[in-house]
Amino acid sequence: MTTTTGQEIADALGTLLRRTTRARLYAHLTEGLGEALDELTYPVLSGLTRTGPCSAADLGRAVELDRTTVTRRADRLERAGLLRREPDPADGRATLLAVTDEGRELIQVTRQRLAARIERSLDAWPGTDAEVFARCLRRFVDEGPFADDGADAGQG
Amino acid sequence: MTTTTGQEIADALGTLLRRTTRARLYAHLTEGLGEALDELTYPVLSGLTRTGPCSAADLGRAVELDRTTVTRRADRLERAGLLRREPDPADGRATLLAVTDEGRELIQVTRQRLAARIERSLDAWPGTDAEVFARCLRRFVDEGPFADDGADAGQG
DNA sequence: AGTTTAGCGTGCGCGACGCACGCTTTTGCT
DNA sequence: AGCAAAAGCGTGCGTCGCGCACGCTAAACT
Repeated sequence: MTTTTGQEIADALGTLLRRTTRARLYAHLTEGLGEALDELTYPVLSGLTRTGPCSAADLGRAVELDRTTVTRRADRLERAGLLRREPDPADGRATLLAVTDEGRELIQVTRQRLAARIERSLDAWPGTDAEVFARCLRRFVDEGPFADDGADAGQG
Repeated sequence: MTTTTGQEIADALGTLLRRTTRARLYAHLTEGLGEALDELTYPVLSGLTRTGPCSAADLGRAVELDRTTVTRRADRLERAGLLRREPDPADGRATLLAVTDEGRELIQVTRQRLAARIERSLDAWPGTDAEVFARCLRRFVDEGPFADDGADAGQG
């Protein structure tokens, strides 16, 4: 592969990782869905939808957030009725976080919005470019330059 | 295009936009290059390398940061000798920010590290997938679901 | 039975951010 | 020419999110 390919990706990544990019996207996705659902709380609720009911610590591990951060964000979601706390019947210490029906609905709306935005921007792409891109992006994110393990860059 | 394609991209985006993802990447890139260069200051210095000498306000517009935020981050970079402030000869009010030689060198190192990480992870990709992916990512970031203008999602 | 570990919520300090202020210089209008 | 409005800068200050450390309760282990 050519060096320019790396540079091209690096550039795109730079703009993609901006705070404002994330903020803008989440603002669009959660627009009109209430104060509680925003850039910070969405990942918690969405993650919880994936994992199913679980502890704050486990959810934190799943979405790479500190346990206490999850707790605080969950407070907001609970106050808004999007998330429910219930004692773990199997463990007296634990508190299970669970998405309420209302919360699930909002997550569904948000995800549809996101999918729609993505699909709209990919509509004009020729041939199977969109599908190929999706697979490549998935792979890139999973195995890409964000890995935790070693991979000392060394830079020559 | 299929709905699953949109979902697939949405998932990847979710993990890509995590704070920890950005933090981890920048930690790798700036490792061992001094305290001053980190996740926060790097975009400023890198952006300034692109724009050439300019005011804090202009740089802020270029990298989508508040003017005062640029100023504060520039303070750190200036103290470390990676950035220089000089009065604008054409405007008595203005202060030009300019990258020093040392700063330019560090940016170059960082960019090479990033490119190397990217290229390494793309090495095993078959055929021209990497080049295609690069172009697609570029286009996706530019025209994608992050646009500022309208594009009311509507969701239904 | 007693100790160690795991889980939870919260107080607190730290750091980043952006608004608003005061100041200087330029611009533009009369 | 002269004065008002605007543009540029740095900084004080309030706000907010984060994560560590603490105290507490309950499970697990010896």
